[in-house]
Amino acid sequence: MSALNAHIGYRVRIAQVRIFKDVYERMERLSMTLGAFSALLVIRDNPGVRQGVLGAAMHIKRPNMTKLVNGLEKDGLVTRLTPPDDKRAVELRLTPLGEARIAEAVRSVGAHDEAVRDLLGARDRATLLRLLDRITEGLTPER
Amino acid sequence: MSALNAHIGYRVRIAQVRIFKDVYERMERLSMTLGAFSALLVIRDNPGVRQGVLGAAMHIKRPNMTKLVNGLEKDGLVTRLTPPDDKRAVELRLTPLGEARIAEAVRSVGAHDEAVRDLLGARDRATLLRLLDRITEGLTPER
DNA sequence: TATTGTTATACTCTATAACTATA
DNA sequence: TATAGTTATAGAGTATAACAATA
Repeated sequence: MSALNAHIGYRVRIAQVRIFKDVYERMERLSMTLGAFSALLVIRDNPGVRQGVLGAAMHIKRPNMTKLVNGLEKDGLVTRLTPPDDKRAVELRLTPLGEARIAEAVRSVGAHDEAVRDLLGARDRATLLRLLDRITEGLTPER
Repeated sequence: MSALNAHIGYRVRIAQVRIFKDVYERMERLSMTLGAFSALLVIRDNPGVRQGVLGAAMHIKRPNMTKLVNGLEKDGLVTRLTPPDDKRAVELRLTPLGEARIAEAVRSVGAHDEAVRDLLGARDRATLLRLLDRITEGLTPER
């Protein structure tokens, strides 16, 4: 249709949208947003992670992180805990229900990820990740 | 930080966000949204394109297309024209101002695209696009 | 009846500024 | 003063339903 296709960014975006469409559908079936999935996964792997650290990992601003965690807490999936050594902070942990829900979601997304892996094969998959990282790191200014 | 990195979709998304951050900044300097840029580019290459066709090309729903084109028209960048053979439809064309603005934007985005190309080189760029397409097409169910 | 575009509306994601309570 | 989190708010982007005009 147009010159859009000539832009690498556009092509990367099309692939990303396509992948996420599948993942969204799986998440929807579990009544979970993608943001909730990502947060639960990171908390599972980093029990007691501070809210700000989680936000940084997810590239989500503090105010939006508050809303996301509010939802997770209201659904009984995570607990907020104020550490005694810094009463400003909030530590996040999964509840047993949160553990069960993320395990379920990981199974579903894992199945999707396998489909993508199979499309590429191990070798091409490694190549793709390497090239994507070169873009990500190459465009990120040194700090 | 987490298991997110193991997911291909997440890595594709990180690269996409990184690329679009640059493009957004360039668009911002030109007081143009990315949607406006894409629309102007497609209209430039397809003068008289119908609004619905443009929306399909951009994967934008009709009601949202209306809002986008309203803005472009209000800014004097495009004209709406009702073709005599189908009075329901709307044909879109760039105004001289629209031509000037898209030319300017294409120069700016072109410079960015070159930076990405230089990061990869011609060979790896072709490989990346091929692998992305395999994902996009492989996940898209036949119609 | 179906299609093109519009209007109204709502939901998600993202962003900034002002606030609180701690450090 | 600076930091962690919250609140309020506003802007994109996207989704559906109901509508008018036309085919």
